[in-house]
Amino acid sequence: MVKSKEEVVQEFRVQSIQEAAIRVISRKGMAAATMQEIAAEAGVAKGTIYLYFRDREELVEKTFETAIGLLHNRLDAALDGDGSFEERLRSLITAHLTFFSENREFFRLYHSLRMPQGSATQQRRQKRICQPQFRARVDRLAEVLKQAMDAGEVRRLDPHRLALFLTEGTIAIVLERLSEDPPPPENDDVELIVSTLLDGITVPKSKRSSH
Amino acid sequence: MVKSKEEVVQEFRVQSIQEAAIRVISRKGMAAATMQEIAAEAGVAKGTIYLYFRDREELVEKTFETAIGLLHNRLDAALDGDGSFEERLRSLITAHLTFFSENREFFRLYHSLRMPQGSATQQRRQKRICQPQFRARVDRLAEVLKQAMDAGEVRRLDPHRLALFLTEGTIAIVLERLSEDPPPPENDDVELIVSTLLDGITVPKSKRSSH
DNA sequence: TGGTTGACTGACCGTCCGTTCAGTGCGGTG
DNA sequence: CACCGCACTGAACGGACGGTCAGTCAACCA
Repeated sequence: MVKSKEEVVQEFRVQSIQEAAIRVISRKGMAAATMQEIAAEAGVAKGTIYLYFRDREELVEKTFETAIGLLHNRLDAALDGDGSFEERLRSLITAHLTFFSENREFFRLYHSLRMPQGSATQQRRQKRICQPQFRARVDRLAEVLKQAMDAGEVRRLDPHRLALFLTEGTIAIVLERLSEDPPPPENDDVELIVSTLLDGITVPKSKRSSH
Repeated sequence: MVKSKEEVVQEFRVQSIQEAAIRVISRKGMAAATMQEIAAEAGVAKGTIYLYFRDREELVEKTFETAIGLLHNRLDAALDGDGSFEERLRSLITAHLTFFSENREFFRLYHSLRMPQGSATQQRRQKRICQPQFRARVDRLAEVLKQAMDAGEVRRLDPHRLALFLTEGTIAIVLERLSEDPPPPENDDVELIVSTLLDGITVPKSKRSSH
């Protein structure tokens, strides 16, 4: 069954409201983004939003799910390749940096969601939505790390903790890059992270000069 | 000049209101902490707070400065020791984990402040206060890393980025520990971080089994 | 072309919260 | 004891925001 004209229009409205919400939340942060401003950004009246979303929470929830999906698809694609562990790690970090430099605004939204705010009920709702999303991503990376451990490529460490450490550390670099204009070449930062993680920061004893 | 009785009483009020604010913000998050609830927590009327703080922003600002001072003193003390780089690194990470396990509630406050929220003016104010605080800490660590590089103990990498990566990665582990009951021994996590950072996660070629 | 529909609008309402200020009670003073 | 000063209180105010709904009008139909 093909989509009727009404359905197409409806989907267009839903999408343009969500895109407006992403922009406003990115600009102002989750708590400061008002329905009024999202409506203005989408070029519709406030009431119109309520024709497509039950209330503010549903708008935020649906918007987040849509937005986060974009990121996760990219990251999963980077991990899905069947190269060596080092190659997969490098492409994961690269995907991370690339995504956020292409979608600068999205970063703020992403972080607003990690640490819930607003009323108590809002917080609970946000937790229900965001934590599983974030956890799923960390788990996915942990799984890849575990494979590498089983294959003897990586030392045996708690894969889940290692995944957390790497993910958040990478996000810190992303955040720094966003405040730089222009940021250094993407590859420099990818290499910094990958080489630190793989080989550490210690100077190999064999290479130390004794000056 | 010694403090008059009035000054002592005044300081006591200021301090107990700030402590109440820390508790409430920790529990509810920055945006959901109301003056009413902070007043109730401190055992005073809402109006009383305005005798000691101009408005909500000043209360939050002063409270944050007080609270963050506690953490920074600890971390600086850990870095100030004159042991080897590895020893200082280990004591820094340990101080981090210890502080947050002793002050679980504080973590939420700390993070609420990292990513500003609320009205636009609130955001600007928060940024002015928090970013320098956080940046100063990262810079302090970067300086220690640079010393270690100059001494030939550590590879030459961008010290500032490395400091960011380490700081945020550590905070991710802290956050995970806070959600565990009971968390694993502190030392396990310290060793995970320190050994990953120093030596990386790759299995040394000499030690690889070929099974 | 007159009538009907329903998507869309935006003024309005209730609620919540920061802020104010007239009032209260208590400790000190003459 | 009467009076005063002052820290403190909490009801009331004002503004902001989420959500509602009576009204509007363009598109479509008979």
